Amino acid sequence: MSEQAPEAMRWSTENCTISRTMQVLGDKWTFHVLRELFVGVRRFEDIRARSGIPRQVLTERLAALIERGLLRRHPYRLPGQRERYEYRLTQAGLDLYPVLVAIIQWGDQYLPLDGGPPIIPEHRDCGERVSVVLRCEAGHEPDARQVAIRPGPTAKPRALAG
Amino acid sequence: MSEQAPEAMRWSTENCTISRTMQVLGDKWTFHVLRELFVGVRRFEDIRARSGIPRQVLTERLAALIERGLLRRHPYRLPGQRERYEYRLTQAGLDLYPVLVAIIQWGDQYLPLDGGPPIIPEHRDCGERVSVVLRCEAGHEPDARQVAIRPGPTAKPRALAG
DNA sequence: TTGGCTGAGTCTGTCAAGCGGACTTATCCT
DNA sequence: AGGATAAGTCCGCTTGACAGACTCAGCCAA
Repeated sequence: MSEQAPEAMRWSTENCTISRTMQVLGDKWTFHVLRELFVGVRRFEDIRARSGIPRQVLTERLAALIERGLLRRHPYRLPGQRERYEYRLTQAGLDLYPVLVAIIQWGDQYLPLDGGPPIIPEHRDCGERVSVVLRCEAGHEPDARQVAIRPGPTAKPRALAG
Repeated sequence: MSEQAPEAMRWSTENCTISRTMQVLGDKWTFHVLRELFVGVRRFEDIRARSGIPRQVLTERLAALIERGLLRRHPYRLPGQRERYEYRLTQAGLDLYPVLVAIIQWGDQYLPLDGGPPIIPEHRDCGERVSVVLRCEAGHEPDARQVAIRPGPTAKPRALAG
C-alpha cells in the first residue's frame, strides 16, 4: 500500500446502508428487545423484567420499533384481567434473524463461557444448531478476507474528496 | 397464567450471549467505525471525516475496540511526516463480517434506495455479490420461522421465576 | 531557530438521554 | 368498596454526547 488514500475515501457515507440501518437498530437496548421477542417473550413487564431496560426507555423503544415496522401490537387478555397488548415481530422483524444469529455466533466464538453457550439457535424441524454462512451468488462460500465492500449504483462521491 | 408463560421466562438473561456481545458492539457508533475499517479506511481523521463521529467519542470507541481485541494499532508514516498510527481489524474484528453483511442485507431489503444499494459486499475472486444464509448442521437452510432459540448448557434459571 | 503545517488527539461547557424509584391508570375480582 | 395487576408516566439526578476551541509532537522550509 504505497500511500494512496483508500478507494473508499472517494465515496460519501451519507446514504450508506449501514448508517441507515443503524438508525433503526443502533441503540444500546434495541437488540435486547429483539432478543426477547425472538425467544418468545412478548409482554411489556416480561421484557422489562428479563432485560432490565428502564420502563421509560422500553416504552420509547417499542414505539420506535413499531413505527419502523419491526413490531406490531397485538391484543391479548388474561383470564380475569382487562385486555392488554403484547408485541410481536413483523416479517421485517423476523428477517433480522440472520443478524441475531451472526451476533450469537460471534459471541460464542470470542466471548465464550466455560461450559458452552447459554442460548443456541436451532432448526425446529431437525433440532440441529443453526449458524450463518457467507455465500456469493456463484455459490462460493468465501471467508471474511475474500469479501470486499464495493460502491453500488447509488454510491455518492464525497463533496470534499481527499 | 393459564396462557402459560413462554418457556424463555424460566431462564435468566444475565449471561446471555447477545447481552455479552452487545457490551462490545452495542453502541450507536461502533458499527460506523467497523464499517470504515471494513471498507479500508483506517486513520483517525479519515474515519472521523467520513463517519461524523465526534473526536472524543471516536477516541474512546477506538480504545474500547482495541481493548476488546477487535482492532490493533499499526504504525505508518507519510513521506515528510512523523510516524502515526492507523487502526486495523484483528481476526476477531474480521469475523464480524457476517454481522455486517447481514445488516447490509436487511437494510437493502427494508430500507431500499431508489436506484439500488450504495454499497455491495462482493466476493473478491469472482466478483459476485455476497450474502448470508442461515444453515443448520444437517445442511438445511431454514428460514427465520423455522429457527428457535433454545437454552444451552450454561442457561441459568431465573431467580424470581414467573 | 523559528515558525508553520498536519494528524491525532484533549479540554470545556452545554444539552439530551439514561436511570431508579415513586406515582398513575384502567380494569377485573372478591 | 378494596385490592390486585400490567402497563405505563413523572421526577430529579447523573452520565454521555456534542461542537468547537485548544494542544502536542515531529517534520519541513526559510
